[in-house]
Amino acid sequence: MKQITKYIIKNSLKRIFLYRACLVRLRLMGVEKVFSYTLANETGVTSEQVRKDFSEFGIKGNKRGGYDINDLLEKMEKIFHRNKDHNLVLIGMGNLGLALSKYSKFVQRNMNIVATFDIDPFKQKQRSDIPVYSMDRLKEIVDRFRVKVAILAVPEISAQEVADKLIRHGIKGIVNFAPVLLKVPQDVIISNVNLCDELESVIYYVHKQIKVDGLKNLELLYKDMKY
Amino acid sequence: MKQITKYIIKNSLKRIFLYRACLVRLRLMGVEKVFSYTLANETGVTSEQVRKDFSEFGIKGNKRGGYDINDLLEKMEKIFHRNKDHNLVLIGMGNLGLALSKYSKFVQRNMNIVATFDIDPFKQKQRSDIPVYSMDRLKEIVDRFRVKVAILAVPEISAQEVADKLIRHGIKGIVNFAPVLLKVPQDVIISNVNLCDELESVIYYVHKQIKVDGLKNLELLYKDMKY
DNA sequence: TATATTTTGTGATTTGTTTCACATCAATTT
DNA sequence: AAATTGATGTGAAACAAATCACAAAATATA
Ligand SMILES: NC(=O)c1ccc[n+]([C@@H]2O[C@H](COP(=O)([O-])OP(=O)(O)OC[C@H]3O[C@@H](n4cnc5c(N)ncnc54)[C@H](O)[C@@H]3O)[C@@H](O)[C@H]2O)c1
Ligand SMILES: NC(=O)c1ccc[n+]([C@@H]2O[C@H](COP(=O)([O-])OP(=O)(O)OC[C@H]3O[C@@H](n4cnc5c(N)ncnc54)[C@H](O)[C@@H]3O)[C@@H](O)[C@H]2O)c1
Repeated sequence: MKQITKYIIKNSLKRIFLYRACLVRLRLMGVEKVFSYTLANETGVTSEQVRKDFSEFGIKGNKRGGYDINDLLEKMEKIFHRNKDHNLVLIGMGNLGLALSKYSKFVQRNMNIVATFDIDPFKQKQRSDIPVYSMDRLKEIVDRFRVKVAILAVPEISAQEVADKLIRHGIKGIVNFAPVLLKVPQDVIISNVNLCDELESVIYYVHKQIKVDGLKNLELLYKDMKY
Repeated sequence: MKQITKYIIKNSLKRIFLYRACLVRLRLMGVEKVFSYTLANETGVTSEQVRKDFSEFGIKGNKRGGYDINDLLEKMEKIFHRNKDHNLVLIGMGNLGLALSKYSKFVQRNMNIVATFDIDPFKQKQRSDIPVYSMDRLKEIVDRFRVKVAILAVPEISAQEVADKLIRHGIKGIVNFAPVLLKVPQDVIISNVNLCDELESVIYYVHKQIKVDGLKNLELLYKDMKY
């Protein structure tokens, strides 16, 4: 049965990503060990929160000794399946799609856009290093590269239709840039990125002059946001 | 004092945006009245949640009669300061910046990118309808157009430096696309958009075959996500 | 006008998340 | 070897968010 799947990254997972980025930086600087309060300082949370988050993901340090950075990163890579490569497809090679197809950080993080797709034959001329195919080659590519996750950058009006097609061909997760709530089967993960909403809420909060910061900020805080 | 400002849109605010999009669609279809359970159905939440959210933002309906769509949208416009225009600047006219500068939905929602900026003189040739200036004209433009919110699409390495400059010139809110935690004064709102993290978490959840859906989905749910 | 019906609005309750407080362990010092 | 120190890990407590349950209000019906 198809239904609206609202999917929001859990805050603890968001924080884990922050810790990881921080650990990568520290390792680059030659640091080998880290304490929960170091990570806490760098990421604007409390040290208990760091330890609780780690414990949620089954990560253990050594008492008194803190955490070994290499060890920690290795465990995280396993948790996030970063030891394997992940093949992605990108649908819609318009303004946004083109930018995304050129974004090098995806590759650095083992996520490869193996092909992009567009209905517009004009766009199907190679626009970046990655080939641009017409939609009728979707199944072939998805099967060949065992693609499970897609990036959807088509206009609002086509988003549902394209999502349906993706799912028919075996896609299980979609990062959706179109400002619509997609109706999908229960086992499909949808992450909606809505830049207008993002901007509007910044404007909203700027107008209220309210914010959340690392050093837990006052009564206004919990009235209006969560972290 | 500068510090890490972690800012996450409150879920109730996210839902309000969903309701609004839905109301706009309904109005377009000629519908005039709406009940909490209609909105709930369309957005994948419960009707109590809709009413609680409305009450948080001080929105009242009429018992038995539901809500008047025009009235509701008007109230929301006021809450989100959508009756006025909001001028924005966009810094970094690379791949992503160019795409964003061409995004028409911002204007449709009363958010105007009045100018874009880049240090690269090559990019300073007009790349879209909006002018591309060098950074030394930032202050002039921000002052002239009373800009309070900026979109930051520069490389990771320059993000903090550019953010500092923006804030010196009076910017109070930033939507940041660079994958770094910016250190800013307490009264500045930062919203981080991290596409890699977004993709990685979809991959993570796809691997776990876990999802949240509108019809509250069992034990697996609360173990891993929140909505 | 009285009664039934429908939908809102909100206290009370449940569920989830963060912070607190401290036992536990490992390393260092005496 | 014992005492001290400094960090982790985790139940308990505090806090926040979502759901439940129902009174109150508005409308429809008899
Ligand atoms: N441009 C931005 O910065 C931006 C920002 C946020 C969100 N978005 C959203 O991302 C989506 C794409 O935006 P854009 O600015 O790149 O639009 P665009 O019009 O430039 O590109 C859309 C592309 O999708 C293709 N397309 C249309 N229907 C298709 C179909 N059925 N199958 C395959 N391809 C199809 C078109 O040919 C076009 O190339 C939109 O939903 C938009 O709202 C864009
Ligand atoms: N391209 C994408 O799809 C994408 C996706 C997610 C996140 N991002 C992030 O967004 C940012 C921009 O990405 P991009 O792909 O557009 O990069 P890019 O290199 O194409 O563009 C960056 C632009 O910023 C300009 N710039 C550099 N330093 C500057 C400074 N000090 N002041 C003003 N302008 C400066 C450069 O001249 C360039 O035009 C990066 O932080 C990237 O990680 C990009």
